[in-house]
Amino acid sequence: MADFTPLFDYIEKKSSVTLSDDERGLIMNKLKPKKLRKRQFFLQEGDVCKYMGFIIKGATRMFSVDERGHEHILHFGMEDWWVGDYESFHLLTPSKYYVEALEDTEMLLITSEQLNDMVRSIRAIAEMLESLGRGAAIANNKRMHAAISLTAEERYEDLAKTYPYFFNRFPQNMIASYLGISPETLSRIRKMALKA
Amino acid sequence: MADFTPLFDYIEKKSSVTLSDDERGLIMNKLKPKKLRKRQFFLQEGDVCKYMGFIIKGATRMFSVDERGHEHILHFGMEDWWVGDYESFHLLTPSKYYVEALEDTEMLLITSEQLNDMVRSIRAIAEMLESLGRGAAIANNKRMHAAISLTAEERYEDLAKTYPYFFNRFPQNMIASYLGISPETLSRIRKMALKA
DNA sequence: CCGGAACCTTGATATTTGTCAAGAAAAGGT
DNA sequence: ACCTTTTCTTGACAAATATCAAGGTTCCGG
Repeated sequence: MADFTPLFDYIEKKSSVTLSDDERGLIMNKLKPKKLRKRQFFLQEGDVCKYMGFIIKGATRMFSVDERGHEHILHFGMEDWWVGDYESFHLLTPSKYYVEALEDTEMLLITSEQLNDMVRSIRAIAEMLESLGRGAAIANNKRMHAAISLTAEERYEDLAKTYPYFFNRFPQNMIASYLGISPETLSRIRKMALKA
Repeated sequence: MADFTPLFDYIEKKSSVTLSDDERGLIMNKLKPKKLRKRQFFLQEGDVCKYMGFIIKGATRMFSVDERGHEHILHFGMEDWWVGDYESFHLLTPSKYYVEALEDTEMLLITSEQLNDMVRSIRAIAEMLESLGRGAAIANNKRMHAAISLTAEERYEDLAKTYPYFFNRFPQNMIASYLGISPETLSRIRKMALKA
Protein backbone atom coordinates (compact mmCIF):
# COMPACT_ATOMS: atom_id res chain seq x y z
CA MET A 1 0.00 0.00 0.00
CA ALA A 2 1.47 3.29 -1.08
CA ASP A 3 1.80 6.17 1.32
CA PHE A 4 -0.38 9.10 0.26
CA THR A 5 0.34 11.20 3.33
CA PRO A 6 2.95 13.44 1.69
CA LEU A 7 0.56 14.23 -1.15
CA PHE A 8 -2.34 15.02 1.18
CA ASP A 9 -0.12 17.26 3.26
CA TYR A 10 1.17 18.94 0.14
CA ILE A 11 -2.30 19.63 -1.24
CA GLU A 12 -3.54 21.02 2.05
CA LYS A 13 -0.51 23.20 2.47
CA LYS A 14 -0.59 24.60 -1.06
CA SER A 15 -4.34 25.15 -1.09
CA SER A 16 -4.97 26.08 2.55
CA VAL A 17 -8.03 23.85 2.32
CA THR A 18 -8.62 20.72 4.39
CA LEU A 19 -9.33 17.49 2.52
CA SER A 20 -12.36 15.46 3.56
CA ASP A 21 -12.15 11.69 3.93
CA ASP A 22 -14.17 11.32 0.74
CA GLU A 23 -11.75 13.50 -1.13
CA ARG A 24 -8.82 11.53 0.20
CA GLY A 25 -10.43 8.36 -0.99
CA LEU A 26 -11.01 9.86 -4.42
CA ILE A 27 -7.42 10.93 -4.69
CA MET A 28 -6.21 7.48 -3.68
CA ASN A 29 -8.32 5.99 -6.44
CA LYS A 30 -7.07 8.33 -9.12
CA LEU A 31 -3.33 8.34 -8.49
CA LYS A 32 -1.38 5.21 -9.21
CA PRO A 33 1.82 4.40 -7.34
CA LYS A 34 4.96 3.79 -9.33
CA LYS A 35 8.44 2.80 -8.26
CA LEU A 36 11.55 3.54 -10.27
CA ARG A 37 14.96 2.06 -9.64
CA LYS A 38 17.96 4.33 -9.79
CA ARG A 39 18.80 5.04 -13.49
CA GLN A 40 15.38 3.96 -14.65
CA PHE A 41 13.59 6.29 -17.04
CA PHE A 42 10.21 7.80 -16.37
CA LEU A 43 10.07 9.50 -19.78
CA GLN A 44 12.11 9.19 -22.95
CA GLU A 45 12.59 11.57 -25.84
CA GLY A 46 9.95 11.08 -28.51
CA ASP A 47 7.34 9.66 -26.14
CA VAL A 48 4.26 11.56 -25.05
CA CYS A 49 4.34 12.34 -21.34
CA LYS A 50 1.09 10.65 -20.32
CA TYR A 51 1.63 11.11 -16.59
CA MET A 52 2.82 13.73 -14.20
CA GLY A 53 4.48 12.22 -11.15
CA PHE A 54 4.42 13.43 -7.56
CA ILE A 55 7.56 12.31 -5.77
CA ILE A 56 7.03 10.63 -2.40
CA LYS A 57 10.65 9.66 -2.04
CA GLY A 58 13.66 9.91 -4.29
CA ALA A 59 15.01 12.27 -6.91
CA THR A 60 14.91 12.74 -10.68
CA ARG A 61 16.34 14.87 -13.41
CA MET A 62 14.72 16.06 -16.64
CA PHE A 63 17.20 16.67 -19.44
CA SER A 64 17.66 16.90 -23.16
CA VAL A 65 20.48 15.58 -25.32
CA ASP A 66 21.84 17.77 -28.11
CA GLU A 67 23.40 16.76 -31.44
CA ARG A 68 26.84 16.59 -29.89
CA GLY A 69 25.59 14.19 -27.26
CA HIS A 70 25.72 16.71 -24.44
CA GLU A 71 23.05 16.54 -21.78
CA HIS A 72 21.29 19.63 -20.46
CA ILE A 73 19.35 19.40 -17.22
CA LEU A 74 16.26 21.58 -17.21
CA HIS A 75 14.80 20.47 -13.88
CA PHE A 76 15.56 18.36 -10.88
CA GLY A 77 12.81 16.67 -8.92
CA MET A 78 12.66 15.49 -5.34
CA GLU A 79 10.21 14.89 -2.50
CA ASP A 80 7.05 17.00 -2.85
CA TRP A 81 7.79 18.04 -6.42
CA TRP A 82 5.83 17.24 -9.53
CA VAL A 83 7.87 15.91 -12.43
CA GLY A 84 7.19 15.39 -16.12
CA ASP A 85 7.25 17.37 -19.34
CA TYR A 86 4.43 19.82 -18.85
CA GLU A 87 4.26 20.76 -22.52
CA SER A 88 3.99 17.19 -23.72
CA PHE A 89 1.54 16.33 -20.95
CA HIS A 90 -0.88 19.09 -21.91
CA LEU A 91 -0.52 19.22 -25.67
CA LEU A 92 0.07 15.47 -26.11
CA THR A 93 3.09 16.19 -28.28
CA PRO A 94 6.22 14.01 -28.29
CA SER A 95 8.63 15.14 -25.62
CA LYS A 96 12.10 16.45 -26.31
CA TYR A 97 13.21 15.36 -22.85
CA TYR A 98 14.19 12.44 -20.72
CA VAL A 99 13.18 12.06 -17.08
CA GLU A 100 15.41 9.68 -15.17
CA ALA A 101 15.49 8.56 -11.54
CA LEU A 102 18.71 9.55 -9.80
CA GLU A 103 17.84 7.44 -6.77
CA ASP A 104 15.33 4.69 -6.12
CA THR A 105 12.14 6.71 -6.35
CA GLU A 106 8.49 6.35 -5.36
CA MET A 107 5.96 8.45 -7.20
CA LEU A 108 2.22 8.84 -7.58
CA LEU A 109 1.09 9.16 -11.20
CA ILE A 110 -1.82 11.03 -12.67
CA THR A 111 -3.10 11.43 -16.22
CA SER A 112 -4.38 14.61 -17.76
CA GLU A 113 -8.00 13.45 -17.73
CA GLN A 114 -7.82 12.30 -14.12
CA LEU A 115 -6.31 15.60 -13.14
CA ASN A 116 -9.10 17.48 -14.89
CA ASP A 117 -11.68 15.37 -13.10
CA MET A 118 -10.14 16.11 -9.76
CA VAL A 119 -9.83 19.82 -10.46
CA ARG A 120 -13.59 19.89 -10.99
CA SER A 121 -14.55 17.75 -8.03
CA ILE A 122 -12.03 18.77 -5.40
CA ARG A 123 -11.62 22.43 -4.61
CA ALA A 124 -8.29 21.92 -2.83
CA ILE A 125 -6.83 20.44 -6.01
CA ALA A 126 -7.88 23.42 -8.10
CA GLU A 127 -6.33 25.79 -5.59
CA MET A 128 -3.20 23.72 -5.33
CA LEU A 129 -2.78 23.99 -9.08
CA GLU A 130 -3.24 27.74 -9.03
CA SER A 131 -0.69 28.10 -6.28
CA LEU A 132 1.69 25.77 -8.07
CA GLY A 133 1.34 27.75 -11.29
CA ARG A 134 2.02 31.03 -9.55
CA GLY A 135 5.07 29.67 -7.76
CA ALA A 136 6.41 28.18 -10.96
CA ALA A 137 5.95 31.43 -12.87
CA ILE A 138 7.86 33.36 -10.22
CA ALA A 139 10.64 30.78 -10.01
CA ASN A 140 10.95 30.64 -13.80
CA ASN A 141 11.29 34.39 -14.02
CA LYS A 142 14.04 34.37 -11.44
CA ARG A 143 15.95 31.61 -13.15
CA MET A 144 15.56 33.26 -16.54
CA HIS A 145 16.73 36.56 -15.16
CA ALA A 146 19.77 34.87 -13.68
CA ALA A 147 20.50 33.23 -17.02
CA ILE A 148 20.56 36.46 -19.00
CA SER A 149 22.09 38.78 -16.43
CA LEU A 150 24.53 36.87 -14.24
CA THR A 151 27.96 35.37 -14.84
CA ALA A 152 28.55 31.66 -14.28
CA GLU A 153 30.00 32.41 -10.87
CA GLU A 154 27.08 34.56 -9.83
CA ARG A 155 24.62 31.92 -11.00
CA TYR A 156 26.46 29.35 -8.91
CA GLU A 157 26.26 31.53 -5.82
CA ASP A 158 22.61 32.22 -6.49
CA LEU A 159 21.88 28.52 -6.74
CA ALA A 160 23.85 27.78 -3.58
CA LYS A 161 21.61 30.23 -1.74
CA THR A 162 18.33 29.16 -3.31
CA TYR A 163 18.79 25.39 -3.28
CA PRO A 164 21.72 24.57 -0.97
CA TYR A 165 20.54 20.97 -0.61
CA PHE A 166 21.11 20.35 -4.32
CA PHE A 167 24.81 20.16 -3.51
CA ASN A 168 24.39 17.34 -1.02
CA ARG A 169 22.17 15.35 -3.28
CA PHE A 170 23.28 15.73 -6.89
CA PRO A 171 26.70 15.18 -8.44
CA GLN A 172 28.53 18.31 -9.36
CA ASN A 173 28.56 17.62 -13.09
CA MET A 174 24.76 17.59 -13.05
CA ILE A 175 24.62 20.85 -11.19
CA ALA A 176 26.93 22.29 -13.84
CA SER A 177 24.54 21.07 -16.51
CA TYR A 178 21.62 22.66 -14.66
CA LEU A 179 23.55 25.95 -14.56
CA GLY A 180 24.40 25.71 -18.24
CA ILE A 181 28.18 25.51 -17.73
CA SER A 182 30.79 22.78 -18.12
CA PRO A 183 31.75 20.58 -15.15
CA GLU A 184 35.32 21.87 -15.38
CA THR A 185 34.19 25.47 -15.07
CA LEU A 186 32.07 24.67 -12.04
CA SER A 187 34.99 22.88 -10.41
CA ARG A 188 37.18 25.94 -10.91
CA ILE A 189 34.51 28.32 -9.67
CA ARG A 190 34.18 26.33 -6.48
CA LYS A 191 37.92 26.40 -5.91
CA MET A 192 37.86 30.19 -6.23
CA ALA A 193 34.89 30.44 -3.87
CA LEU A 194 36.81 28.64 -1.13
CA LYS A 195 39.58 31.19 -1.07
CA ALA A 196 37.34 34.22 -1.30
CA MET B 1 -13.83 56.10 -24.22
CA ALA B 2 -11.30 53.34 -24.29
CA ASP B 3 -11.61 50.46 -26.68
CA PHE B 4 -12.17 47.19 -24.83
CA THR B 5 -12.71 45.11 -27.95
CA PRO B 6 -9.18 43.64 -28.03
CA LEU B 7 -9.51 42.51 -24.42
CA PHE B 8 -12.93 40.94 -24.96
CA ASP B 9 -11.66 39.13 -28.03
CA TYR B 10 -8.61 37.98 -26.13
CA ILE B 11 -10.61 36.62 -23.20
CA GLU B 12 -13.02 34.77 -25.46
CA LYS B 13 -10.23 33.31 -27.52
CA LYS B 14 -8.17 32.16 -24.55
CA SER B 15 -11.13 30.78 -22.62
CA SER B 16 -13.32 29.50 -25.46
CA VAL B 17 -16.23 31.00 -23.54
CA THR B 18 -18.49 33.78 -24.82
CA LEU B 19 -18.85 36.86 -22.66
CA SER B 20 -22.35 38.10 -21.85
CA ASP B 21 -23.21 41.79 -22.05
CA ASP B 22 -23.32 41.91 -18.26
CA GLU B 23 -19.87 40.46 -18.03
CA ARG B 24 -18.58 42.92 -20.58
CA GLY B 25 -20.03 45.74 -18.53
CA LEU B 26 -18.41 44.39 -15.38
CA ILE B 27 -15.04 44.17 -17.08
CA MET B 28 -15.35 47.74 -18.35
CA ASN B 29 -16.01 48.88 -14.81
CA LYS B 30 -13.06 47.06 -13.32
CA LEU B 31 -10.28 47.85 -15.78
CA LYS B 32 -9.02 51.37 -15.96
CA PRO B 33 -7.54 52.78 -19.17
CA LYS B 34 -4.06 54.21 -19.06
CA LYS B 35 -1.95 55.87 -21.70
CA LEU B 36 1.82 55.97 -21.64
CA ARG B 37 3.97 58.14 -23.86
CA LYS B 38 7.06 56.63 -25.39
CA ARG B 39 9.81 56.36 -22.74
CA GLN B 40 7.35 56.74 -19.91
CA PHE B 41 7.65 54.22 -17.08
CA PHE B 42 4.85 51.93 -16.01
CA LEU B 43 6.87 50.48 -13.12
CA GLN B 44 10.12 51.46 -11.46
CA GLU B 45 12.54 49.44 -9.37
CA GLY B 46 11.62 49.50 -5.71
CA ASP B 47 7.93 50.12 -6.31
CA VAL B 48 5.25 47.52 -5.76
CA CYS B 49 3.59 46.53 -9.02
CA LYS B 50 -0.01 47.38 -8.11
CA TYR B 51 -1.38 46.81 -11.58
CA MET B 52 -1.04 44.38 -14.40
CA GLY B 53 -1.57 46.02 -17.78
CA PHE B 54 -3.21 44.59 -20.88
CA ILE B 55 -1.80 46.27 -23.96
CA ILE B 56 -4.36 47.55 -26.46
CA LYS B 57 -1.79 49.31 -28.58
CA GLY B 58 1.92 49.88 -28.24
CA ALA B 59 4.92 48.06 -26.84
CA THR B 60 6.90 47.84 -23.59
CA ARG B 61 9.96 46.24 -22.11
CA MET B 62 10.56 44.95 -18.61
CA PHE B 63 14.19 45.10 -17.54
CA SER B 64 16.56 45.22 -14.61
CA VAL B 65 19.69 47.28 -14.15
CA ASP B 66 22.74 45.64 -12.59
CA GLU B 67 25.51 47.21 -10.49
CA ARG B 68 27.51 48.03 -13.59
CA GLY B 69 24.57 49.91 -15.04
CA HIS B 70 23.81 47.30 -17.67
CA GLU B 71 20.19 46.70 -18.56
CA HIS B 72 18.77 43.19 -18.95
CA ILE B 73 15.45 42.78 -20.72
CA LEU B 74 13.39 39.96 -19.25
CA HIS B 75 10.21 40.49 -21.27
CA PHE B 76 8.81 42.52 -24.10
CA GLY B 77 5.14 43.43 -24.25
CA MET B 78 2.91 44.30 -27.15
CA GLU B 79 -0.72 44.13 -28.29
CA ASP B 80 -2.66 41.40 -26.48
CA TRP B 81 0.03 40.80 -23.89
CA TRP B 82 -0.16 41.33 -20.16
CA VAL B 83 2.72 43.27 -18.65
CA GLY B 84 3.94 43.88 -15.14
CA ASP B 85 6.10 42.15 -12.53
CA TYR B 86 4.05 39.12 -11.64
CA GLU B 87 6.01 38.40 -8.47
CA SER B 88 5.62 41.90 -7.09
CA PHE B 89 1.96 42.00 -8.13
CA HIS B 90 1.09 38.84 -6.24
CA LEU B 91 3.35 39.06 -3.22
CA LEU B 92 3.22 42.86 -2.92
CA THR B 93 7.00 42.96 -2.68
CA PRO B 94 9.09 45.79 -4.15
CA SER B 95 9.96 45.06 -7.74
CA LYS B 96 13.49 44.62 -9.03
CA TYR B 97 12.36 45.69 -12.47
CA TYR B 98 11.42 48.62 -14.63
CA VAL B 99 8.62 48.51 -17.18
CA GLU B 100 8.94 51.21 -19.83
CA ALA B 101 6.87 52.09 -22.89
CA LEU B 102 8.87 51.71 -26.10
CA GLU B 103 6.10 53.38 -28.12
CA ASP B 104 3.07 55.44 -27.22
CA THR B 105 1.02 52.77 -25.48
CA GLU B 106 -2.59 52.25 -24.44
CA MET B 107 -3.26 49.76 -21.68
CA LEU B 108 -6.06 48.56 -19.44
CA LEU B 109 -5.05 48.23 -15.80
CA ILE B 110 -6.28 45.85 -13.14
CA THR B 111 -5.40 45.41 -9.47
CA SER B 112 -4.95 42.12 -7.70
CA GLU B 113 -8.25 42.45 -5.79
CA GLN B 114 -10.19 43.35 -8.90
CA LEU B 115 -8.70 40.42 -10.71
CA ASN B 116 -9.67 38.08 -7.89
CA ASP B 117 -13.23 39.44 -7.97
CA MET B 118 -13.48 38.84 -11.67
CA VAL B 119 -12.04 35.35 -11.44
CA ARG B 120 -14.86 34.46 -9.06
CA SER B 121 -17.67 36.14 -10.97
CA ILE B 122 -16.70 35.53 -14.59
CA ARG B 123 -15.94 32.02 -15.69
CA ALA B 124 -14.22 33.15 -18.88
CA ILE B 125 -11.71 35.13 -16.84
CA ALA B 126 -10.82 32.13 -14.70
CA GLU B 127 -10.30 30.02 -17.78
CA MET B 128 -8.31 32.72 -19.50
CA LEU B 129 -5.97 32.79 -16.52
CA GLU B 130 -5.52 29.04 -16.57
CA SER B 131 -4.76 29.09 -20.25
CA LEU B 132 -2.40 32.00 -19.81
CA GLY B 133 -0.58 30.21 -17.00
CA ARG B 134 -0.20 27.07 -19.06
CA GLY B 135 1.11 28.95 -22.07
CA ALA B 136 3.54 30.93 -19.93
CA ALA B 137 4.87 27.78 -18.27
CA ILE B 138 5.51 26.18 -21.64
CA ALA B 139 7.14 29.28 -23.10
CA ASN B 140 9.31 29.74 -20.02
CA ASN B 141 10.56 26.19 -20.23
CA LYS B 142 11.49 26.66 -23.85
CA ARG B 143 13.32 29.87 -23.21
CA MET B 144 15.13 28.41 -20.21
CA HIS B 145 16.13 25.37 -22.19
CA ALA B 146 17.50 27.61 -24.93
CA ALA B 147 19.45 29.59 -22.35
CA ILE B 148 21.27 26.59 -20.89
CA SER B 149 21.71 24.51 -24.01
CA LEU B 150 22.16 26.78 -27.04
CA THR B 151 24.97 29.05 -28.18
CA ALA B 152 24.35 32.75 -28.73
CA GLU B 153 23.96 32.14 -32.44
CA GLU B 154 21.47 29.31 -31.96
CA ARG B 155 19.46 31.39 -29.53
CA TYR B 156 19.31 34.17 -32.10
CA GLU B 157 18.03 31.79 -34.78
CA ASP B 158 15.52 30.33 -32.37
CA LEU B 159 14.22 33.79 -31.54
CA ALA B 160 14.04 34.73 -35.21
CA LYS B 161 11.79 31.73 -35.77
CA THR B 162 9.65 32.13 -32.68
CA TYR B 163 9.15 35.89 -32.69
CA PRO B 164 10.18 37.21 -36.12
CA TYR B 165 8.20 40.42 -35.60
CA PHE B 166 10.46 41.40 -32.68
CA PHE B 167 13.04 42.36 -35.27
CA ASN B 168 10.77 44.83 -37.02
CA ARG B 169 9.67 46.41 -33.82
CA PHE B 170 12.53 46.53 -31.34
CA PRO B 171 16.02 47.94 -31.74
CA GLN B 172 18.72 45.37 -32.10
CA ASN B 173 20.50 46.29 -28.91
CA MET B 174 17.35 45.47 -26.95
CA ILE B 175 17.01 42.14 -28.68
CA ALA B 176 20.61 41.44 -27.70
CA SER B 177 19.73 42.28 -24.11
CA TYR B 178 16.74 39.94 -24.27
CA LEU B 179 19.02 37.17 -25.55
CA GLY B 180 21.56 37.84 -22.84
CA ILE B 181 24.37 38.86 -25.20
CA SER B 182 26.11 42.13 -26.06
CA PRO B 183 24.89 44.28 -28.96
CA GLU B 184 28.23 43.85 -30.69
CA THR B 185 27.98 40.08 -30.56
CA LEU B 186 24.48 40.17 -32.01
CA SER B 187 25.65 42.45 -34.80
CA ARG B 188 28.41 40.00 -35.67
CA ILE B 189 26.12 37.01 -35.52
CA ARG B 190 23.76 38.65 -37.96
CA LYS B 191 26.57 39.38 -40.36
CA MET B 192 27.56 35.71 -40.28
CA ALA B 193 23.97 34.62 -40.78
CA LEU B 194 23.72 36.61 -44.00
CA LYS B 195 26.59 34.73 -45.62
CA ALA B 196 25.54 31.28 -44.44
C1' DC C 1 37.54 -5.88 0.17
C1' DC C 2 38.49 -5.62 -4.50
C1' DG C 3 37.92 -3.78 -9.13
C1' DG C 4 35.54 -1.01 -12.18
C1' DA C 5 32.80 2.86 -12.97
C1' DA C 6 31.59 7.35 -12.04
C1' DC C 7 33.08 11.58 -10.49
C1' DC C 8 36.21 15.42 -9.64
C1' DT C 9 40.29 18.19 -10.41
C1' DT C 10 43.96 20.33 -12.93
C1' DG C 11 46.63 22.05 -16.82
C1' DA C 12 47.14 23.52 -21.57
C1' DT C 13 44.89 25.39 -25.23
C1' DA C 14 40.98 26.83 -28.29
C1' DT C 15 36.75 29.17 -28.83
C1' DT C 16 33.30 32.24 -27.69
C1' DT C 17 31.83 36.33 -26.01
C1' DG C 18 32.54 40.87 -23.80
C1' DT C 19 34.67 45.48 -23.63
C1' DC C 20 36.24 49.71 -25.35
C1' DA C 21 36.58 53.02 -28.85
C1' DA C 22 35.51 55.15 -33.12
C1' DG C 23 32.92 56.11 -36.96
C1' DA C 24 28.86 55.27 -40.07
C1' DA C 25 24.08 54.89 -40.63
C1' DA C 26 19.45 55.57 -39.33
C1' DA C 27 15.77 57.70 -36.88
C1' DG C 28 13.34 61.46 -34.81
C1' DG C 29 12.09 66.10 -33.63
C1' DT C 30 11.38 70.85 -34.94
C1' DA D 1 15.66 69.60 -44.62
C1' DC D 2 18.76 69.93 -40.78
C1' DC D 3 20.60 68.86 -36.67
C1' DT D 4 20.75 65.84 -32.78
C1' DT D 5 20.31 61.58 -30.79
C1' DT D 6 20.10 56.89 -31.06
C1' DT D 7 21.43 52.80 -33.10
C1' DC D 8 24.45 49.81 -35.65
C1' DT D 9 28.89 48.22 -37.23
C1' DT D 10 33.75 47.24 -37.11
C1' DG D 11 38.34 46.42 -35.24
C1' DA D 12 41.61 45.38 -31.61
C1' DC D 13 42.01 43.42 -27.47
C1' DA D 14 40.62 41.24 -22.93
C1' DA D 15 38.05 38.10 -20.28
C1' DA D 16 35.16 34.18 -19.66
C1' DT D 17 34.18 29.70 -20.70
C1' DA D 18 34.67 25.31 -23.33
C1' DT D 19 37.38 21.50 -24.81
C1' DC D 20 40.68 17.92 -24.52
C1' DA D 21 43.55 15.00 -21.94
C1' DA D 22 45.36 12.95 -17.89
C1' DG D 23 45.45 11.57 -13.26
C1' DG D 24 43.42 11.18 -8.78
C1' DT D 25 39.37 10.38 -5.93
C1' DT D 26 35.26 8.37 -4.38
C1' DC D 27 31.62 5.29 -4.67
C1' DC D 28 29.33 0.99 -5.34
C1' DG D 29 28.30 -3.77 -6.66
C1' DG D 30 29.72 -8.31 -6.44
